Amino acid sequence: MVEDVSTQSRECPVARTLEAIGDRWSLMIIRDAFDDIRRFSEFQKSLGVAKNILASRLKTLVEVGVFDIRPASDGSAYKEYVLTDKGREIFPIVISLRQWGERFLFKPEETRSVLLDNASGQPLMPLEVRSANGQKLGPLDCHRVRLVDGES
Amino acid sequence: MVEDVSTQSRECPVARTLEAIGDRWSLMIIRDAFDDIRRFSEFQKSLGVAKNILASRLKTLVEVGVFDIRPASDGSAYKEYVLTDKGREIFPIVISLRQWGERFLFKPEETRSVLLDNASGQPLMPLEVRSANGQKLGPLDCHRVRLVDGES
DNA sequence: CCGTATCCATTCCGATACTG
DNA sequence: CAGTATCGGAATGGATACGG
Repeated sequence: MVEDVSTQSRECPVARTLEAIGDRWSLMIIRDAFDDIRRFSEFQKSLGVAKNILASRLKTLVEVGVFDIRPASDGSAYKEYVLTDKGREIFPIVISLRQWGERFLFKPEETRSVLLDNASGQPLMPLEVRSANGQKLGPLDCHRVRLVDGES
Repeated sequence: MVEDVSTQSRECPVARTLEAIGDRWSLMIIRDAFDDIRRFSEFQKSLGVAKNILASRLKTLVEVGVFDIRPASDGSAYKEYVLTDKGREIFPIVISLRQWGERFLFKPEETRSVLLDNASGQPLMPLEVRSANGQKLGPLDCHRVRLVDGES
């Protein structure tokens, strides 16, 4: 009874990802972490989120393994939240969200933040979905299958 | 006061994207659309979501410009929800979510759905963030700036 | 078959106050 | 500074019933 949803969640990686980090604040927190924000108050100031919410999200993100807690780099007795490897690998997700938004959700004149390559000062290349041998792929070039046991 | 949040939302493409399609169901609906699901009942069956919620999400996704409503392709007097160009460009977002989930949220033995390239039958290449001239980029290789007027 | 309307439970969020 | 505790309101979710 009503097990469809859980089945979806259990087996679909998209669903699991959304469950783990797909809420309204988590991805914003992670976005800030990519801008080297590490301290509670910095997140709080940047996001304007209530402190209890922020505390709750940081806690679950630590549990999920996206952040590590470390003692502060300066003398202060407090903590820093730094991305783990797992957390850093969220980079393409944030970039894909950013690029879609830049392209479809802003008028040209509107003020916005953009991400530039340090080396060249240029905007990034649009993300592209590619096959194992490098061909560019669209939605119609793929199909979904159920992989039952982790066999190749 | 408390204008920080809205400022964020107004100027950050990531925030705007999450506001538009970043809720729990929208991205799942879009994921299904990439599997050629078009009809209300098909979405409903696939997702196990309540009908009122589905109706609400579809409506806003149409308003946002991600879906178009078309008369059904068969004779039936009903509608189909098909992705617009804007909607199809969400593909990299869904793929990035999927790949992160596959990599970090499943144990090797767990049953899961995977996406294969039609031509080769192989899994896709992991998405990579690249600079304008093709260099692979990590989070530390970029910086965010405020672009005030759409210049350049 | 495709939704809309209603109702209720749960969750989420923000503001405030409080602790070490 | 870095949280925790609490509270009320808003949004979200599910179940069901109903109409085109």
